[in-house]
Amino acid sequence: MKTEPMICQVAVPSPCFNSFDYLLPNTLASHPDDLPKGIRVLVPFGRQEKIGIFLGYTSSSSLAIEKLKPIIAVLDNHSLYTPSTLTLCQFTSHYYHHPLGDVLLTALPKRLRQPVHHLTGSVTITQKGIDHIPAINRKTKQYQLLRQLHRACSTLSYQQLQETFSNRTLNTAMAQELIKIQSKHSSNHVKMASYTSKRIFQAPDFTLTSEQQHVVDMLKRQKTFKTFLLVGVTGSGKTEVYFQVIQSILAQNKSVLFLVPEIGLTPQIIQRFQARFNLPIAMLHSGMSSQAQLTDWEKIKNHQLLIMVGTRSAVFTPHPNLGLIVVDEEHDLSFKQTVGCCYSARDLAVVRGRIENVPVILGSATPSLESLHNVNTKGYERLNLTKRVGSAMTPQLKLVNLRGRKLNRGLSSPVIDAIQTHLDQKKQIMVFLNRRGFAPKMICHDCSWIPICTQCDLPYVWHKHLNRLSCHHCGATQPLAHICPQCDSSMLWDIGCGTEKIETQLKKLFSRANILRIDRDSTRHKGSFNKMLEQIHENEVDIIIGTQMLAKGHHFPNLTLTVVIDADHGLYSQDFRALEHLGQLLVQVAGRAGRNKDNGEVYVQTYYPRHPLLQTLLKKDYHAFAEYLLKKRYEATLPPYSSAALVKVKSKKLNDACDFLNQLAANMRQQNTHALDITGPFPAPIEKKAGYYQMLLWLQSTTKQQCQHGIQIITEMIKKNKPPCSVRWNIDVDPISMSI
DNA sequence: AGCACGCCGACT
DNA sequence: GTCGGCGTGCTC
Repeated sequence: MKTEPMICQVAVPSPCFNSFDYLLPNTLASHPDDLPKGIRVLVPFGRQEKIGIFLGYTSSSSLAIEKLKPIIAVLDNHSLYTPSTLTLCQFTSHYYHHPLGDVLLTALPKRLRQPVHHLTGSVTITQKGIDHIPAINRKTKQYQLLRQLHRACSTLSYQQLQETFSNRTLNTAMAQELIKIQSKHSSNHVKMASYTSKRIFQAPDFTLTSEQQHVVDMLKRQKTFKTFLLVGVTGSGKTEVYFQVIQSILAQNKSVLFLVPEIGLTPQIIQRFQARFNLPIAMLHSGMSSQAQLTDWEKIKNHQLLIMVGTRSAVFTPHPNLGLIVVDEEHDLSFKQTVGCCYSARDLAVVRGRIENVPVILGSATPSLESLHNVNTKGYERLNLTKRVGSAMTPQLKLVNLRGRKLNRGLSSPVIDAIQTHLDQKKQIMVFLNRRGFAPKMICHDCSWIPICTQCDLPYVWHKHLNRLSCHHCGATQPLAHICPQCDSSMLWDIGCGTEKIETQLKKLFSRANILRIDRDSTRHKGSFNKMLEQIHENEVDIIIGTQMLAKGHHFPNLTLTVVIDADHGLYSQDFRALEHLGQLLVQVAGRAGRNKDNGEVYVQTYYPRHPLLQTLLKKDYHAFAEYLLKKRYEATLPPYSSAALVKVKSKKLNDACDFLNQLAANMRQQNTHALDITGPFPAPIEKKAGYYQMLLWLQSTTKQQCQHGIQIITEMIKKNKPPCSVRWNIDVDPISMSI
């Protein structure tokens, strides 16, 4: 019979782009032909063991067969991917120029990515190890390890030993066969989809506006791939439209993928789904335990649950019979991953829709310029919901000119007056400032010394309630010095204004109001964010101070006034997308005010009230504003009128990063046929982060194909001419910001 | 990415 | 002499 071991191609998560070949021992597969693509295998990788994904057999390897190592264990019986999600992963790896093994593993829930042997494995001393004891120096770690194992006369858990001994000590001993590790491999039995059941979905008695009804009809009619851009102003009943369409999909026993931004918003959305459909809903987001993630993921895979609501990575969930993909708040930046594989879940949702031949709905009140552009060029169909449901009016936007005006710790008098008025009416007020801490910077009044984080070369932010300085880039903190280390002065002053300072000031001005600050600092404890939301809904809070995390999605019925403390950050920024994001933010926060019958007000403090962007938003609407920005982008040939990629490089030595990119840029310019514009290298907006210098190279072209071709050339160049290991590089295709 | 190897300076 | 720092290179 067959004695030749089979050669397997395995995608291993690593920065290497190639797949790796392994031998399949006869002991592992009685019927090698049955081994399906897309199962996990445990393989030796260098001195480590890693989980890889079996891609299939190959007749010849680039390496000599004697050099191939055997697979240690086969971990699954059935593929963890559907044919469509496997194709999607391959597309992702190719389009975003990221190793396939990495993509395939990020597509799986956390639990399936981690090898379990290090947790369950047990360590014993070998005979060779026992014999070795007298021969080694008594002071070495290795001696202590062997003696401890010998004394114990039995096995010790790997986890336990790891607390006393470094991985280096353990691995060296293992390599010398002084100790051995026995691991238990539990096979993962995921059944294939077989479960279907007849469920009765009750017909809704929700009455739709004629506008909603029209949109629902259009969407229900679509059975094959097509992308819709659903533009619905805040309060226009977008969610009800989704629900009606989802209902018709469920009635066909097909499943739904519903993507939401990465914030604490998921529980609220889930509640609405459950209330509406009276069905358990699968979830996938970072707040869940890895076991809970796995459970829900498997239920979708087995077609036991039909609706998956999840953040970015949920775009890869293996629905066996998918019928619809929805991306809610499609303009949200959290759909784009900015580390590792820089994929956009929104864009991949559209790709998946094409692969699975199902309709895709991108919904937003403030659609991204990319999606608006795609309506014109890629056949996305735009559907509009222009009317607010009920009697609510669009809130009025009021610009407060700060020029020459006296500020009361960041607050102008018209804003203070407005807050008082709304307080008198027993209404809620939201004050919005996207800057945590008390003050973003300190300075010595006598010698102008500024405390900075030496790892990032950026000013420390003063957190008064913690009495500490904190670096918002690397997270380092240190106690606040009360005396300048440079000149011994005690005149350390704070500059600028964060949420803490606004909170202090509001407490001073409105001592009888209940004031709540919501930012990453005040919601650090699990569940505290939801508790705070509850407090707001129970009307226990009068004034809410919040950062970005409050701008999205939530609606508070009793809120009638929104104050934007500082709109100017986005007006004159280096980042060409800052204006777009500011506009989206203003419209979104405005949507928070007055969603019910009371007319809302929005106050925006700015030094530039005549800025054309603010004027367009004030006098017209988001649509006009987006048109204006699209025209500007067209004139400057910026995305979406061009395609871009960013080569991101970081190194502990600035010169290494510079040299590498300089050489790359020079080579590219030499080869280039003018199809690709190369800008840089230039330092990232955050030049230095956690001790690493960050440099960028911007690639841009008028067409996607040319840009892709350019990246292809660049990656081949890098692979051929490898930089030293101290220089780490990464490519961000369709970047959304210049930061790393 | 990890992880070990190898080469250097600071210590029992 | 060896411990551990970081710089460098490899992983089928």
